[in-house]
Amino acid sequence: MQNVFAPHDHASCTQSALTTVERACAERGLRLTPVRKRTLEILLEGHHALGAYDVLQKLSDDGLADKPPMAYRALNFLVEHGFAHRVERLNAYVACAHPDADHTPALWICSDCHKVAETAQAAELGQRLGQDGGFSINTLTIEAEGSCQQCRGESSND
Amino acid sequence: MQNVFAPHDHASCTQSALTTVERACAERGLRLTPVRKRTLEILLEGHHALGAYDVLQKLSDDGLADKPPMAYRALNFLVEHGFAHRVERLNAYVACAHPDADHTPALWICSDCHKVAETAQAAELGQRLGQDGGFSINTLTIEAEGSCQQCRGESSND
DNA sequence: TGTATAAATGTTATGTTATAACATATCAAT
DNA sequence: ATTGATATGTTATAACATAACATTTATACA
Ligand SMILES: [Zn+2]
Ligand SMILES: [Zn+2]
Ligand SMILES: [Zn+2]
Ligand SMILES: [Zn+2]
Repeated sequence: MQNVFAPHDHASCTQSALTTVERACAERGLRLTPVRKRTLEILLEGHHALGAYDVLQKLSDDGLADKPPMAYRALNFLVEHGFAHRVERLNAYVACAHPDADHTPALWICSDCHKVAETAQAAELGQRLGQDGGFSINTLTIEAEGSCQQCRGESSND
Repeated sequence: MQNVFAPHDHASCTQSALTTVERACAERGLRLTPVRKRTLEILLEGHHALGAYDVLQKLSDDGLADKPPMAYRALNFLVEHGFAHRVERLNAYVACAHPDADHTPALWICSDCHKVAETAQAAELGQRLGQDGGFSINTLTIEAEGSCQQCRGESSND
């Protein structure tokens, strides 16, 4: 599972995600406006899921947005284009760990350090599950809550 | 996938679920009080997910409950004991299709007829997914939204 | 049977998450 | 420059959920 639970060079982790998204926007003709970019940066600060109102507070601190629809619009933009994911179990949002690829992630939520990791193998799996019943999947949510290896081994990691 | 999408004898479907839950409560020393039982009946009326406030409205019509905590308590009781499931993607609740077994369901939400089916194979699957990364799962959410076979074949089925 | 304890219900108030609706501004293309 | 599309600003409210505390009802057992 993901490096995101383990110690890693988070500055370059952030930077690379940001660069990838910037490039993707350029390629696809999407506008990564100041609020949107800052929203992504906020989500990238840790590998934690943030609620829309947490994000809004931070945007407000920066003078970029101060009303709920502004935060929701930025978050929805990021989610629609695969640059962030919504965590249904938490009603919260997390930056995507590989924003280049089109993917349906499985999300791994550690209840100890509260980080959220993602892996990619969800789609095929859903297809397989749905096949028996002839169910045709549009979107698939896979979210596990539990504890990551680091938190089980160590004291705390938040 | 589940008979619940296909035409079936829903009266006996409901009756058997209700009987199963009654027996389970008796065995486990749980109290299926009037609000709780009625809440289950409400969820069993169709195979649809209902929001807490939808349930509350119906409880209120019956004179059984008229304030949010009352509905939430009944719903939480049912969910805690596996007699109903919470649908995270819909912030809604659905009666369990096989309330006898201890299980982690995968939920199948048809965007056309709005019925919700469940299958049971989720748990092992999560374990397998989590194993690579050493993630230890407490609870697993698997929810697919799409269209059921009936709705793809026929005009409408709601 | 009375009394202690726990479980369930009743009630008020409020917290949290999310969107509808409409006005204004900015961008991009002709 | 004009236009049409996209993005932002703003108000108001909808939808979902729980904290906290009072009261009642069930259960256990002295
Ligand atoms: Zn990182
Ligand atoms: Zn992702
Ligand atoms: Zn049925
Ligand atoms: Zn079930």
